Amino acid sequence: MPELPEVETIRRTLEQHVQGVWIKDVQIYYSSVVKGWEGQEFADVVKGRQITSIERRGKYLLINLDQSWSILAHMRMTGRLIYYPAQYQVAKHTHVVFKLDSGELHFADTRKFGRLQLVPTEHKLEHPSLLKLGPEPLEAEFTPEVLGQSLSRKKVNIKAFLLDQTMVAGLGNIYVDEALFRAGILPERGTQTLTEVEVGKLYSSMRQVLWAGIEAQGTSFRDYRDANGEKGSFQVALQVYGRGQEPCQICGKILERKKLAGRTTVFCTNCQK
DNA sequence: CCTTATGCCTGAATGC
DNA sequence: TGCATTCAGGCATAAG
Repeated sequence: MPELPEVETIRRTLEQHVQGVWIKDVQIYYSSVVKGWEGQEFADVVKGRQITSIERRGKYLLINLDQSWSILAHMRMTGRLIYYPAQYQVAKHTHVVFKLDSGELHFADTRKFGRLQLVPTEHKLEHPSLLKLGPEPLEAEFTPEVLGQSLSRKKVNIKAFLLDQTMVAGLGNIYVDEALFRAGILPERGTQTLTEVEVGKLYSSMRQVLWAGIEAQGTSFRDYRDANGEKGSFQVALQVYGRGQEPCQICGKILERKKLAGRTTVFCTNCQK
């Protein structure tokens, strides 16, 4: 499921191929993926425009077209944006095909949760979905003080806090569990029970695990692929996610699996306090 | 304002 | 073997 490192990898791999190219035509095979617009209206607006740049905010991608419109894209769990240098078959779960002046861009999504929507470029960051987002964890705006302030105002467990995109943008179930393990903090801990030292550890762990995820070009646990259709490699570095009932790689104790904040959560009751 | 629950979806894994 | 059930989970929206 594309989280910050995966979406950033898609952004980078996609930009290499499509920056500066023109969209000649758009074909829509499942119109619900387009949010707020009729499929044909979406296609008519996008057709004939040039892709100028691609940005990321949290788990969202912004594909900027000219200076007027941007496509705001979210992959949710199984969404893919894949570039093909030549014409390519419309596969089973392909919902939108952008015909470019060099190659094609396919939006595919098995689960059909992912969405594309058009936003005016001039007001792109004022879109309600983006306005709600908390700070970018890898940017300078995010400091241990900012994290500590947000934690002190909330009354939920740390797992729910880190999944909340309005607190910090970009972490999902995988990187939350990995960051908490690396910080040595139990996911059930209340936000207001963390000491200053623990907040510092959590801050560093979050940034470290997100950077490592980007360097590994993402986690391909199941469906994730970058814009070249390639897998990432961070799944081999996972210490807890997907390892419930396995021995902890640090201390050997069997990892616990529990539903928290509605998500499967894996942790070590020995290494995490 | 806050927190928790539900719907959206398909395919893999599991249960009987 | 085959069919039914459970699980995976980000976000918008509804409900409490």
